[in-house]
Amino acid sequence: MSTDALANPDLTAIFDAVEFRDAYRISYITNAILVPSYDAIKRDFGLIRAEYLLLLCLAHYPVLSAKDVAKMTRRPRNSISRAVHRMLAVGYIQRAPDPDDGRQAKLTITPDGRTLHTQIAEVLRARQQTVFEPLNDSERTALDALLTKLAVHASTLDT
Amino acid sequence: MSTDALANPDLTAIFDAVEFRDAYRISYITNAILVPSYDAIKRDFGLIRAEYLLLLCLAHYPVLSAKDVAKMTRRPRNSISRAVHRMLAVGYIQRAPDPDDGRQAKLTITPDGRTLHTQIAEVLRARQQTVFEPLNDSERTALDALLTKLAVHASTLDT
DNA sequence: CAGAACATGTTCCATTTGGAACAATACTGC
DNA sequence: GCAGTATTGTTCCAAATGGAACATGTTCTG
Repeated sequence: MSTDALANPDLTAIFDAVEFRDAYRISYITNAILVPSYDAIKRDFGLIRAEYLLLLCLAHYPVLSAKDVAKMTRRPRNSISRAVHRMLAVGYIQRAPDPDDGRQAKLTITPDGRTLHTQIAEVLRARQQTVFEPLNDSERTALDALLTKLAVHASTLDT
Repeated sequence: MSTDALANPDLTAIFDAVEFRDAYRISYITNAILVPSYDAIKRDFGLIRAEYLLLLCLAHYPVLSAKDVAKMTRRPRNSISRAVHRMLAVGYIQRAPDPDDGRQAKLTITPDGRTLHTQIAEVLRARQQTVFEPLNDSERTALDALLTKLAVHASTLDT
């Protein structure tokens, strides 16, 4: 086996060279969690990303509109619209017209949907554990505080 | 205007309720950086995600194979293959056969490609700055150390 | 060395995605 | 109240995506 640069470049050197250092790291870590998780969710439960995001949102709010889900997940409205129709068809969510606004509909999760969400959340929780394994308790506490601050700030951007 | 839950639910409440707390936060922050950035990159420079990721990798290594880029970016090989062909066609990268291995090709960035990368990196750097704005210097230092540790660990997973 | 197993990159094709136009409803300013 | 504007959700269509099979080349095993 040859040992020149092409054969085995150090593929982590970019961590120190990239122009947007922390954005690159954050994105890399996100991919390490989500790519294998979403592969497993599609394989084991047959849900695509927008469908699971919809279920996730509804699992944590009593009622939401499709617009709310689109805003929370930063996905286009039509992707959410399709996910709503598929999740309705398989009985994981329910929809009722909003008496106060004829444009919107009130979406809620069903017991079946909640059961599925619980199983899927476990996939993500387990993968999170694997990726976060090197951090000790105080590091986790510190990271959590920093991420919370950033996430809350990010939620105010692009209204 | 009505003030019931559907009208204006607090869309950040999920931050505290979600089963994979830090994974959710990290993913949310990543989206807040990358979604607007990639929209701008497509609009202003006409590059899709795999194409820019290819350019980004080649901007930081003298030579890489398509396989290396796929591994670094966790994208399927065929997406990278397509990106290589398009970036070759527009002159942002070059390709040479690897004399040591007939299956691989050595990819390098061209001066034009590097110029474009510099412009695109600035888009991402600026958006990173916006999202990270609430952190002070010591918080940034702490976050950087934690993210580095996680990213290096993640790079060893799923070899 | 021959054959099997593996690695790399490409093509094919079905699925997923998202922009744009649209229909229906609600809001705004006069 | 009415005309114009904005919002919500849907449909249409073109583009992006990724799994699987394939072609070519390399490595392993006996």
